[in-house]
Amino acid sequence: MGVKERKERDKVEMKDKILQSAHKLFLEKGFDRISIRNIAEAVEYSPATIYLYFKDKNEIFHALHQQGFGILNQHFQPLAQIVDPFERLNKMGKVYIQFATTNPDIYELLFIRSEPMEHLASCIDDQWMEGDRAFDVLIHTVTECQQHGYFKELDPQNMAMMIWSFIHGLCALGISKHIAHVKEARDNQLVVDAIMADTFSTFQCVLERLKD
Amino acid sequence: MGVKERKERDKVEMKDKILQSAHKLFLEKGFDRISIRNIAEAVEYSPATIYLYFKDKNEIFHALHQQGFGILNQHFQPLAQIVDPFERLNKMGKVYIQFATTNPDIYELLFIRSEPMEHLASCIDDQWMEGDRAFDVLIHTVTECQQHGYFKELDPQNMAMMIWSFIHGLCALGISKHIAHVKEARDNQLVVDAIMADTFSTFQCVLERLKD
DNA sequence: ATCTAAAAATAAACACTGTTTATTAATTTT
DNA sequence: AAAATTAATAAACAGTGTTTATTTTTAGAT
Repeated sequence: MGVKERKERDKVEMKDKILQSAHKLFLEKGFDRISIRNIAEAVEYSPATIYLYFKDKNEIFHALHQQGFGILNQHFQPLAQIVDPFERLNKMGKVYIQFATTNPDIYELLFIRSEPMEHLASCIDDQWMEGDRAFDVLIHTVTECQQHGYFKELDPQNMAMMIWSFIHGLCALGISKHIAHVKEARDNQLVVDAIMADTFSTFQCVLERLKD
Repeated sequence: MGVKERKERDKVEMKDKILQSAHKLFLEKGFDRISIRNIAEAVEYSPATIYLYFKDKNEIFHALHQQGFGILNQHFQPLAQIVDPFERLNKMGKVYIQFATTNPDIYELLFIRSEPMEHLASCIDDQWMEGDRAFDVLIHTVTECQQHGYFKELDPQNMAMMIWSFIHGLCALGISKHIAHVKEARDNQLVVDAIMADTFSTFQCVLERLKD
């Protein structure tokens, strides 16, 4: 009587199919132009069917959120092999910026929008684990840097928060087109990228000066 | 034959009335829950009438955007009297954070959302003047700080961009509830505020270390 | 004061959105 | 094969921004 098991398999398969289409549409159309009806059409089911597999749109976004975090963590994994913590910290920043600029929509979902966070607050089960884990890695790297003489006597938690704030701010201003509207960067993405790179370099310089 | 003049006065009066209601609703309901029909009901006109005074919703947001920037600049004005540039820089950060946390919706409109920026791009007339002006003030303050021995030989433009990125990142993460979901800050606004204050202090410390 | 032309306001519609409910179709169990 | 359960859907509800055709109001000329 393996019918129940098969049905469960079918269910997760269908969920996956929906999620896959949602992810695809998400990348194609972005945050606001994605709709339940869109997704339903892509998987060739009626809109109401979606609601048999996901409670509401937030739950779909939540799944994409987790998925996006998985992708980001994958980007970070290779950096674990870098022995020098300060170099690793710098590379982490570079990878983070790279991820944000090449996947602006996913980045927006993960770090800019408040809706996913508000939805997370209502799910008592998983407490933003992946986010915490990533932040712990950052704190750990900061602590290691301190053992190598960098920015000592500053609280590593505060320091990590400061670094994250800076990097996120830079990425967010880039994605939201605010950098493009400041001064000479008239909508030229290359110029925007250059400004972001220069700003990051400046931050690196600042951190370097905090040695000893 | 001052009828034409009176009609023009009426027109701007009506525009003001709409904008006033829009601003009120904006503060009450936030970014997403504000609608043309809402605004129309508030000013006791039909939704279609709104379109006689504003081309579309973006144009209303654009007006609110300018208005919001005016409010922010008002907050900054008193700081011009502070003679010590580094102290002024620090106070600027404090005022900025204060503004962002007490007016999260306006801040979102001004600095987080990309829609207003994308709309601005289509208005060739005003080139984000107020934003540029505010940024120029920051650059100027940075330059003055350098004359007082702070973070010398760093490009003031890059330095200003770095400072803005940090402050914006901190505010954005606070508003988007991302800080609340990291570690122990379980939705407690007081804890979030404390983390933000600590992070800002850390940034201040870092800048202070760059003297000479 | 009346009639006409211009201006202002609106009702209704269009094409969307997320979500729910009642109904139909398919599948499993008896 | 019939009954019961499950899956899928059509249709509706309440909402969105925006446009168009129509009506109401206003202004100027007779």
